Amino acid sequence: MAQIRDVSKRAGVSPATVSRAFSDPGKLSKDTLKRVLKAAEELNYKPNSMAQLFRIKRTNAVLVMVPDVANVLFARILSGIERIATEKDYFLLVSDTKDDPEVERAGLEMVETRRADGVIQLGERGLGDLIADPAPGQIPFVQAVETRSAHAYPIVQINNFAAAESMASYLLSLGHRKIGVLAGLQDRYVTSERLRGFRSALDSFGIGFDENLVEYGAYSMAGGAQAALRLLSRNRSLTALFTMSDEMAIGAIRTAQDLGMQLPHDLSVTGFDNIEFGKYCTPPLTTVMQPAERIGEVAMTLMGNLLRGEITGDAEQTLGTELVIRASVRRLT
Amino acid sequence: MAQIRDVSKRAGVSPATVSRAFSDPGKLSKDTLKRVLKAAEELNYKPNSMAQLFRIKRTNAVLVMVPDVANVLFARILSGIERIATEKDYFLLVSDTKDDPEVERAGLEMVETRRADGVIQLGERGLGDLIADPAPGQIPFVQAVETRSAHAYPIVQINNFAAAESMASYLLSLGHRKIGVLAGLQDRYVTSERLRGFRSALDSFGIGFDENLVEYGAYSMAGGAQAALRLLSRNRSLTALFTMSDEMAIGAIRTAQDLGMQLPHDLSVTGFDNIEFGKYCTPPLTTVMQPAERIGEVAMTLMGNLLRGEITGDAEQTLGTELVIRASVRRLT
DNA sequence: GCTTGCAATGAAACCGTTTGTATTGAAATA
DNA sequence: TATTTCAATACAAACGGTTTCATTGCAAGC
Repeated sequence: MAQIRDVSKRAGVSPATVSRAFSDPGKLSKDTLKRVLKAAEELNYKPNSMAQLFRIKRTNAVLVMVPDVANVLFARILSGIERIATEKDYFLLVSDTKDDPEVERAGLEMVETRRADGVIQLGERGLGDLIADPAPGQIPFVQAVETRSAHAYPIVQINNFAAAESMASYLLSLGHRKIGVLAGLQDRYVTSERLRGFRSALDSFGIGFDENLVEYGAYSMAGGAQAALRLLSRNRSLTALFTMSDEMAIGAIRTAQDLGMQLPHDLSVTGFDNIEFGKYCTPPLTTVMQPAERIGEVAMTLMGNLLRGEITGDAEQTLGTELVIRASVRRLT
Repeated sequence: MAQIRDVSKRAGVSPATVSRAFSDPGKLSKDTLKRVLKAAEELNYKPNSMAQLFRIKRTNAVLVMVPDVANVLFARILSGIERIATEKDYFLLVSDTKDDPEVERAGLEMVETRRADGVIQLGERGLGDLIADPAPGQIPFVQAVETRSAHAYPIVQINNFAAAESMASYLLSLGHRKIGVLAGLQDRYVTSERLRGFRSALDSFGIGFDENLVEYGAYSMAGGAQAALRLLSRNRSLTALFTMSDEMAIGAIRTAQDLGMQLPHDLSVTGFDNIEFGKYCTPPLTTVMQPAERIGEVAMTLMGNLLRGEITGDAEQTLGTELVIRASVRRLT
């Protein structure tokens, strides 16, 4: 493989000149520039990035820590991140953390060992949850999910409380009173926030909250299906199911139908996220739109700013959500 | 940030010894080793990977080119790749190519500029489709999809022809005779292979192939929904729809139901891929299981072997598929 | 006791760029 | 004409590790 030395020799200039021909062409005379580029072309010269990066002390790479790459929502966020990263000439390193703090810590180490310039965390653990005393600015870190932990770094999130509240209000406004809740994992902050939103809506309508109508489960179709089975076998008089993710909702719908229920007649179901499948499933799912791609885009934009030193500390971007009304909920007469 | 010099000073040894303490601890005396590690610990020394990689001329990173990261099937393959990559201590660079050859070429350049050691291509374009004369071994390349192009590099694939043929035979064996085909993008090799399999099954049953019952579309729910609409409005007497992806099938189911059809009574639908949603949709989808995670695992394993020089040339791994029978197909009486 | 062999360590070259500083030559100025 | 200025380029020193080769000291063998 040709290197800068070879090009410089062929063009009859010094390596420095070749280097500048690429990084700062304006500095060279028209003539030398042409000669250098020609020589580079002829030798098919490609600069060795490792040597470059080593020298300039940046990697132009950002690590994205994804709890589960195969999850559609994360995949969409990742897609948004990718778009902006490409635009800004950053490379993306992707790590599927399985939500394992050890793996996440290993991820942070990648910026300490200078393999990546920064880390975008799609999981719930914040910087402070992973290392003891995060020296501010030491590890450029952006989190793309609402988190409980105090943070001194940028975050992009949605208002889970408000979104859940408005969805619950919608159900209540249609006359539903016995509403089961298919909650996600109990230890997750988003779960508690969405539950809080749900309860707040009940409050507004002057309806008591029944702990017994809540069932927790994994944020997945299987989790939703199982939780729904537990809840529905316990309580057949529910008219609606407030579900904390579309995947759970889809699992719940399957369960309900397997139990012989007619949807939405016998049971209304709502989701959360607005994944594409919700639009096509039967019945099409009423849900909360979460701007996944946008979340990714904003996260990567923040990361770029952070790396360029344009922002510091705890920027906090809250993106809007929207109710998406489809056929899985019926008005109670 | 502490560097090797600092550690060596504190431990009273040379940098070489510190380096060896990590790369080849057995070479050091018990005593020095302890001293060095202690010093490293105290200074919180993390070797600068860029310096290391620059010196050893490897990146331990592999680029994965994904046509669409938000697509569940690719996401699952990626997940499989990730598992093995982590296991073998490789990092993953991910590029969402949007199936754009220019982006793919840029990807290949990453190994020429030594940003990545090799490339795993999830798209259909082979090495020869991207660059003129791929010098053998120059760019470690593994492709994870059946491809038309001649290849001098490892490929992991499924037998699309056989899988499609067996699915079509299944439909035929249940008595279906008027079977519509929702094909994917017409220029894709997998499309033509699956279509060939379908026709082969027809042949075996002595049934003629009707070009008119084929409708092409994007490999997506929207694509399936649209293609189904075109096909069904043209021909209401179909008893089954042979679909080339689960996403298309799900789109088609939506369309059929919107047209007032009762599934599977009025129309049987089959998919291809076995994505998780197929299990939960209504009716649950009969499909061809494609071992997505496994494909990823094998691809990454091959890449590892390739990089270690253990294999060369055109390894070709064909993974098995399986019919997954669910409720979206009924026996014609 | 002297040589030999080997384990442990150090010195220094090297990896391929970038970049600060020095040098050159020609144009502009006095 | 002598001096200054400036653009264009070269020189050489980094960058932070790894690795080759040389050196040292000690135990084993004669």
